[in-house]
Amino acid sequence: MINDLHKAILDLNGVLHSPRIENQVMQQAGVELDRALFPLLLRIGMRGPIGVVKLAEQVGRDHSTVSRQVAKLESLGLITRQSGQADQRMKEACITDSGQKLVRAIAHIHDGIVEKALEHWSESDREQLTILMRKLADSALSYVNIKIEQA
Amino acid sequence: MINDLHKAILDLNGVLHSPRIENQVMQQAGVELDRALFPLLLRIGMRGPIGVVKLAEQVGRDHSTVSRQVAKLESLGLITRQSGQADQRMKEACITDSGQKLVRAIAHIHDGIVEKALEHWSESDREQLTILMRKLADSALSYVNIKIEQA
DNA sequence: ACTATATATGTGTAAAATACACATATCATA
DNA sequence: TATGATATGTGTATTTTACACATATATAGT
Repeated sequence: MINDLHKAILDLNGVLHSPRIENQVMQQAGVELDRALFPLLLRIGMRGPIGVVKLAEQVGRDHSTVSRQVAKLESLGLITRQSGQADQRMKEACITDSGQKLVRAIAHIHDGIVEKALEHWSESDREQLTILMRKLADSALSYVNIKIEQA
Repeated sequence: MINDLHKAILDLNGVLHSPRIENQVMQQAGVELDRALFPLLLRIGMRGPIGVVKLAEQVGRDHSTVSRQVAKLESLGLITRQSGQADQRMKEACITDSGQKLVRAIAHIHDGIVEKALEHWSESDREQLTILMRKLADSALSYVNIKIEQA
């Protein structure tokens, strides 16, 4: 049943992105970061450098809103802005060392949860799951990219 | 590498919950639903009946905010409220047929993406992935529940 | 049973986030 | 060059949100 897989994915995601976990991250990292800035920082860290418009599309808010939020991230020293070398219109957001540190802190907590969950698994089960999930994520990403191109 | 699994999970989740997909859902379902109401409806549909406070904890907003949003979902006919049989303080949110329909529409689109991604997979790979993911999600859920009890 | 405390929900209100309208700068193309 | 498209940013009205407070029910201790 595909639906079973779907539910498992939703459950897992709910765990990783619950405010409880995000608060834990902020506490452990010693940072106070508005919840709305989290997804932006993560995307800049994992997929950056990236411009305001693309960022806005990905998080589903108006570009003007994201513009202000990115400015806030910059004032916090978590990112810097630089003109795109190919397109001078863009002022791409780039993660700073300090920002990267925070992104890693988030990833580390997530990893801890996953690691704990896999604690008693056999090595082969872990490997198998990793391979299959990577394959699934790649397929899903390309599916959405096609959709993006069509839209 | 656990990190590889983590990245795959994040990627997949990003695809399923991108505004692009959510907009597609609303368009296909013929419904206009504020983005903030999506996670509430999904949780009520998949984990309901559930009270305002627990819902607020899960989505990371103040209970007063969620109270108003739940009222909005009720006025839209997507949920109903009923007093908890064990605890009369709670006015649990229950999904309606109309709400369930919308939840299913969302799930259906998600399933479509996953299905497309698994299109060329062997049956045994699919089964294996589903089993492993369910196991992982269960472990992660119980991990977080322990954390919740401690907090 | 009674009191005190905790929990669930809801409302009033100020602060913050957001979208829309508009402005400017850069790019792409005829 | 001239024209339209795209990226970014700012002003402003609307909406969302959190905090303070109020009410109702539950739970524990006496």
